[in-house]
Amino acid sequence: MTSENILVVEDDEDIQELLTYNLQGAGYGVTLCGDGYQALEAVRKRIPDLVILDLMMPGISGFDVCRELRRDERTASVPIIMLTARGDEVDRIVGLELGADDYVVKPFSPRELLLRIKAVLKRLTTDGRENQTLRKGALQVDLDAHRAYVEGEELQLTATEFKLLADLIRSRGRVRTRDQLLNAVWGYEFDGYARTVDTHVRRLRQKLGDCADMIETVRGVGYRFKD
Amino acid sequence: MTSENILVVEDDEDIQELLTYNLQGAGYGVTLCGDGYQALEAVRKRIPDLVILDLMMPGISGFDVCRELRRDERTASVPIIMLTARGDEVDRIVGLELGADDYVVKPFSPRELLLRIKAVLKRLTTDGRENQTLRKGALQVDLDAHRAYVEGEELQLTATEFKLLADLIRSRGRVRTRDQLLNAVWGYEFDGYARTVDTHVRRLRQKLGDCADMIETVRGVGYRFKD
DNA sequence: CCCAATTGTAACAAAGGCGTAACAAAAGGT
DNA sequence: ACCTTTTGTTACGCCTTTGTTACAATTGGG
Repeated sequence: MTSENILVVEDDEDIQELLTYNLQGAGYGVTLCGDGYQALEAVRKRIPDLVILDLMMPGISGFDVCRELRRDERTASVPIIMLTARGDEVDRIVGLELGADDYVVKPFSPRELLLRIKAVLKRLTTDGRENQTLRKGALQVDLDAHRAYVEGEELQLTATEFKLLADLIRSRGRVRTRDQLLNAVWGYEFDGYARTVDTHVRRLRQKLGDCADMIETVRGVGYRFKD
Repeated sequence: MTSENILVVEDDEDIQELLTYNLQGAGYGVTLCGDGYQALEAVRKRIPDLVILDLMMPGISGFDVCRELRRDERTASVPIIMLTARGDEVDRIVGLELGADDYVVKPFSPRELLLRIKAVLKRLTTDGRENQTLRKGALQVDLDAHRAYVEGEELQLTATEFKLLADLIRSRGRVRTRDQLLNAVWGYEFDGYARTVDTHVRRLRQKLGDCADMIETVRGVGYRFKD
């Protein structure tokens, strides 16, 4: 997955550095701008996935940049997080003619900013989405509720079993190697034996009852969910 | 603008006539039902904008109709005004497991009833798209008043407990991870341990009494409010 | 038909999650 | 300033989950 690109518009060099360090550390690509002119130019070159915008800047203010971005339809929906020194400006920023998506009051903790970035980006992808339920035959997996059913009856799955099942269904029809499953379900940090997958597949099959055979063994490769 | 449709459930014909006359005179559309069975059937056909419900009726009582309406999510937020003969029943009606929105004691003046109807309807539209009172079973949470009731009895919740409860109810049926709860209830600035959530869930459950089990633990994931 | 590789099964010990309770810090009211 | 309430942290213990291991069963190839 390609990392999201964040445009930082900030004149204070200390804050520039702080932001760059933390954002890159969190896996984001960072483009730096020292003022509004640079920002508008940078946006023309490449539309970022999110903009962090200082309100008070020499030259064009954050206000103006924001308005400018919103005016152009190519950038109108790019989320903007405002940095502001004073809390009482907040009302005018969010949901205003400006239409910033969120704001952070200086001085801010990098942790907080990262959380807000995540939330804003997620809102974009999650909003308006239907209830994510995966269905296949008698099987039904409701991701939001974190419930799984066989013929309407709920299964008592553990967290790992649930994630495993969800992953298998998502990639139904395609084989998943044990390594792939380990990465998807257990995460990349996990360093254990691949046979762990087998154990969980077994437990899952037991609980699936009639649907046990929906998880097929592909000998020498891994497992595959029936399509 | 199309006039609001009011469902009147009342067995006494005199009162039926009185209500019909006054409500139509005030510009409302009126549907009449003589008992609870008819009422539930009428609702299925068309969901009214408001229900006026007599408490004492042959067959299904107003109590039962009310509970039934609240149970079905399509009608759970339809405002209900109760008609009751005795004043001392009142406490059990409003904010009760029943969750009627208001009540009028018989004998009532048409003028008074009209005022209450207007007030209830206005509350609904003014309070915006989002229902300001959340209801689920015996539980009722009034966001404006910052009050919560179980079976009509008010809970003494702290600010945090209230926000937590409100968030859980809003996302009822969906799991909320501890991180999500921390962000929603404590805010992004909060930098603390996820177990803090547990503590507050516990306190909340204690105060919820009979409704404690409406907050379900989803092991390895988070918490979920019963749907 | 036999062998070796692979997977299923079962059992076990370690790890982890959560409820519970107690405590200390912080906030709020008088 | 004092007391009370609220809030966040910490410690403990129970129970569930989890990863590993050993062993049995299965598979496919020669």
